[in-house]
Amino acid sequence: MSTDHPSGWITAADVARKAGVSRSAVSRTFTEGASVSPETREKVQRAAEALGYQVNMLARSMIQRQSNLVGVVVKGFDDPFLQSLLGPITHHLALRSLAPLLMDASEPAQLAKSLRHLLQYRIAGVILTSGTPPIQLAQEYLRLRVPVAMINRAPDLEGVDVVNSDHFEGGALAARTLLASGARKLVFLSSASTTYSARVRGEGFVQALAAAVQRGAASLRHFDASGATYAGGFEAAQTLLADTHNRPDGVFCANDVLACGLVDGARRQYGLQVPADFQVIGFDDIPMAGLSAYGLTTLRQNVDALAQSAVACLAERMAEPDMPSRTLQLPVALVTRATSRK
Amino acid sequence: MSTDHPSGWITAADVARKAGVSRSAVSRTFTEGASVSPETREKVQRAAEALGYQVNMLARSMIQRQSNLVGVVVKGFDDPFLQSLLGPITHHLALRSLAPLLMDASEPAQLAKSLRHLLQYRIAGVILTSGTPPIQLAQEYLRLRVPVAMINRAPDLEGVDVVNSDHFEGGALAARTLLASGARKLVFLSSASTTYSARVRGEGFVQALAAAVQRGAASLRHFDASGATYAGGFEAAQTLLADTHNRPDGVFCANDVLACGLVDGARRQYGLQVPADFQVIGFDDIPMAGLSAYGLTTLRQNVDALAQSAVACLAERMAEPDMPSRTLQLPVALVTRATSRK
DNA sequence: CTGAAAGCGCTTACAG
DNA sequence: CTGAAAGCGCTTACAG
Repeated sequence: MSTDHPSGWITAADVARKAGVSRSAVSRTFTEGASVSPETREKVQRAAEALGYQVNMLARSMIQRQSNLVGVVVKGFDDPFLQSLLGPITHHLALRSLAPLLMDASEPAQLAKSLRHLLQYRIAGVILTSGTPPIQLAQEYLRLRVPVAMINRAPDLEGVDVVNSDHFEGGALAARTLLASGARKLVFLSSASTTYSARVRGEGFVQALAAAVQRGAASLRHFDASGATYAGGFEAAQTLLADTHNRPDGVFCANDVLACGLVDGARRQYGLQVPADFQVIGFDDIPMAGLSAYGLTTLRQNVDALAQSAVACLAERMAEPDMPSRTLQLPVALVTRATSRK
Repeated sequence: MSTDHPSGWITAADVARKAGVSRSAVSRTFTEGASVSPETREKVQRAAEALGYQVNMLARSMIQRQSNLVGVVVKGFDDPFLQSLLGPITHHLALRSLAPLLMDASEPAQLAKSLRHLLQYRIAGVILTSGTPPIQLAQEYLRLRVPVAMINRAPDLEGVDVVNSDHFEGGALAARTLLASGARKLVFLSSASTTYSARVRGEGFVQALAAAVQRGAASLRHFDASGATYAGGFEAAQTLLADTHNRPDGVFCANDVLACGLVDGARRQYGLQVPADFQVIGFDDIPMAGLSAYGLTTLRQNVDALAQSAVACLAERMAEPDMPSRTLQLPVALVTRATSRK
C-alpha cells in the first residue's frame, strides 16, 4: 500500500518505481508487440500485480486518438429481435477487447445528438441496427474515418459496411413453402411505416409468387397493419379475416411479433385455427415464435453471424479505413413448426 | 476547414485561436459552472460551432479521474425482465449525461475480469442487475470509492446501494389473491438454483399462507423446476399436475416465463385449462404475460422506477461517496388477467 | 532493449 | 473574468 495514493489508483510511475525501471518500460510491458526483455517484463508484471495496477484506458485512448469503445445504436429496446442481437454483439466485441457503449435513438432528433455524443469518446466505431432512423450524420463519421457498420439496413452509403440477412430469399422461401403446401390466396402482412428489411422480404415474396399469380394459380394481396407489432397483427386479423368467403389461406408476415398477433387475433376474434383455417409464416425466429402457444413457422436470422460479421467489418475498417465498403448477405433458414403445413 | 487538421479532430487550441481567446477560456465555456463572461462564452461558442468542436471526453475524464461511463453488468441477455430494464437504465443515465458501458457476466469467472476491465475506464459507477453472480469484487470498487448500485439483489454489502421490488409483499399478494378466489391446494413454483428475488417472493407467499395452512384451510407445497425458464415451467407441469386426484388449484410462479411454460405444459400435456382447472400467478409482467395466448395474472415490477432509483443512488453516491448505504423497496402491482379468478 | 523527453487534449490552481 | 503554466497518466519517437 503506497501511502501517497490514498485514492487507490495506481499509475505507471508507481509500478516503475517499485520495479526499478522506467515508465517507458512499464508502458511497453502493457503494449501489444512492444519490445521488452523477458526479465524487464517479468519485473514489471510482478510489481503491477502487487500494486494492483491497471492501464488507464482514458489516457491510453487519448494518446492513441481512439478508444476501445464501440457505439451501439438501437431504436428503443422493446423489439425482441434487436434485443437478441445485443448479446452476440457484446460477445463479439469482447473477443476483440472492445466494449459496447449503448445509445438509444428512439427519436430521430435524439440520434444526431447521440452520434455526436459518441464521438466525444473517440469511439473505435459504431454499429447501427435496423430500425434506427436514416442517418445523414453517418457522413460526419465517414469524414472522421470512424468505421460504421449497419445491420439489416439499406446499403446506400458508400464507405459504410452493411450486413444483412437475405431477406429477399427469405420472402421467396416463404412463398414457395406456402404454395407447396396448397395455399392459393396469399397475403403479405407488414406495416405502412416499414423498414428496409420488411420491404425486401415483401419483394422476395411477391417475386416468387409472380409466375403463379400470372397464370391465375394464386392471388396475392398486400395488407398494412397499423404497426409491425403484436397489437398491429392482432388488429389486422379483424379486417383481414372478416370476409368469410374470401379469406386468405396463407399469410406471410414481415416479422414474428406481427405473426403472433395475427394468430391470436384470428383465434380470439373469429375462432380460427392455424394452420387448419389458414397458414402463417413469420420472420426472425424470436423466442416467442418457439413457444408452444404459437409454434410459428418462420425464417430464422442468424443473429450470431450477423453480430460477428458486423464486428469483423468494423475491425477490418479500423485497420484500413479506406477499403471499399462491403455488403454482406447472410442466409436465413426456414424453421417449420405448427403454423404451416408440410 | 483548418488544413492543419486533416484528421478532422478539432481541439480546444483550434477554437481558442479562432475565437481569439486562451485555451482556458474555451475550457471554461464548456465546463458547468465555470466563470466566463457572456461575451467570451459567445465568441467561443461561435468558433466552436464553426469548427465543429467537441470536448474530448477522454482527456477531460482523465484529468477529472472519472468518466461519464457507467458499467451495466447483466447476466446473459436472454432474460426478458432484464431486457426490459436496459431501456430505462439507458434513459435515466442519459438524463444525467451518463452512458452505459455494457458487460456480460454469464460466467462468474468472466465477472471478475469484466469488473476490472470497467475500472480501466474510470467509470463513474456500476449497476449490477439481478442474476449476476455474487461479487466479492465489489470490495475493490468500494475501496476505490466507485459507486455500486444493485437491482433486485440481497442487500448484504455495506456501502452498496440496492434497489428492490417489494418481492415479499408481491408474494403475499399472490397468496391472498389465490386464497380469496377459492384456491386451497397451493404451490410455489421456482427453481433450485434460484435468485434472491425468487426466494423472497416465495417467503412472502409462504408467510401469507401460514395462518390458513395452520388451521387446515389450505395446503402448501414448494416445487422446484429444472430452471426458472419457459422450458422449466413446461416440464414442471408434467410432474406437478400428474396426480389427477391431488392437483394444485393455485400455483404461484417465481417469474412469468416459468408461469407461461407451466400454462403451456398443462395445456399440451394434460389438456388442462387456466383458470378453469387451476389458477396461475406469475411475477414481473414481461411482455409475454400480456399476450392473449396467456393473459397471465402477475405482479408488475416498476422497471422505470427501478432504473431511475438505481441511477439516482449512483449519482448521489458520486457526490458523497461515504454516505451510508441505502436499501430501497419499490411497490409491485397486481395485474389481474385471465389466469386467475376474481 | 532501455530511459529521458516531448507531447496527447484537457482542467485547474495561480496571479493578475 | 482572464491567461500562462503546471500537470493528469499515458505513449512514442529519439538517442543510446
